[in-house]
Amino acid sequence: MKAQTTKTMEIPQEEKRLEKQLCFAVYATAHAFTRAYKPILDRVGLTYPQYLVMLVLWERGELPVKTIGEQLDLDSGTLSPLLKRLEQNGLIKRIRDLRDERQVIVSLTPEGQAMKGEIDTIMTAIGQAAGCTLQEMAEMRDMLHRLRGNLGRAGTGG
Amino acid sequence: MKAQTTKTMEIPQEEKRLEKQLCFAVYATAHAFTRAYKPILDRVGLTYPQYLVMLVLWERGELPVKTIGEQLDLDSGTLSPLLKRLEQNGLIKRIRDLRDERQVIVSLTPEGQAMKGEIDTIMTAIGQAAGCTLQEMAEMRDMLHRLRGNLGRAGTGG
DNA sequence: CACAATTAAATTGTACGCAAGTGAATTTTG
DNA sequence: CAAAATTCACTTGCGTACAATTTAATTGTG
Repeated sequence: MKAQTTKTMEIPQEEKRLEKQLCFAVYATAHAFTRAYKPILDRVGLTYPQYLVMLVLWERGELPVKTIGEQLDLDSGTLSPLLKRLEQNGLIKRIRDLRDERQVIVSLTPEGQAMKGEIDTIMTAIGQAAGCTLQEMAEMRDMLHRLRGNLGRAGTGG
Repeated sequence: MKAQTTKTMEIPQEEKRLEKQLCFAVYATAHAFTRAYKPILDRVGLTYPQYLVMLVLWERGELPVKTIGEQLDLDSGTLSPLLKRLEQNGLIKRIRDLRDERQVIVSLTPEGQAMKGEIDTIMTAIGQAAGCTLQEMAEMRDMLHRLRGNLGRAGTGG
């Protein structure tokens, strides 16, 4: 069971395999989620990242761009054009903060606010896309959360 | 054991919330993985999706574009330009199959083959970055695999 | 064999995702 | 208070993702 004489580290072969499968599993599942949500979101004209922004606004009200980025782990290079589209679709407003004109405050229009109810209905109607138990979902969420935390801390070594 | 009058359907509500959280956890962790890989992959001049393609080729040898797409769950709209870049970087070759000229067979150049040796370093670094036990990684991989399977089947309802 | 249906890859158009750079506003320092 | 450093959002450029279309080759059918 212990390592061979030739190599001190016996594990690598299997670890590489598992590790590869885990990172790919995350990658592929993210795409699968986006695809699963797509037919639902198409009805209200949102993409999945746009939906995430709307979720943040529904929950927390008006926010500066930076805070939205912190919530979703996205930078302004991603958010600026995305928010511009949401604004063009009449779902949000963007106004410069009078107190600090570097900031842009994002808020919901009545239309954007109203969409919350609509989405809720649709999501409930569609129901359990995941097909997992509540316990499994919570377990995965927590594991992924820890994993993400670990990965985030790794970036400093370069 | 039926619900009280105040909160008629407590479970669905909770389930919906969990699904949203799980969905975002997968989304954000996928980005975290890509970022964690980036400084390492930068050294060999690969992006993360390009690295996945190379993994498939290292494991399975020369393959038509379609098969690579099946392995990674990507279509030709994504793969065609990606493969073109790998070819321009001298890592792969693309030749039309003489038996069936609709197909393009992708194979590794000596340079691409040689790069396989460097993945050892890459894998080890990321494995450490993940900071999980082998058991945890295996557990998550399996859960995500099942989840992905369920999501794939959900798309037909639209 | 002709011709419709199918298949594989590439292309087009839209939308992320992120690095790097710009410019304006604010904060920090001397 | 003025100069330097920092912060915030925007923009540019590159590389995915994916739907929809195009082109070429193969298969299926009469």
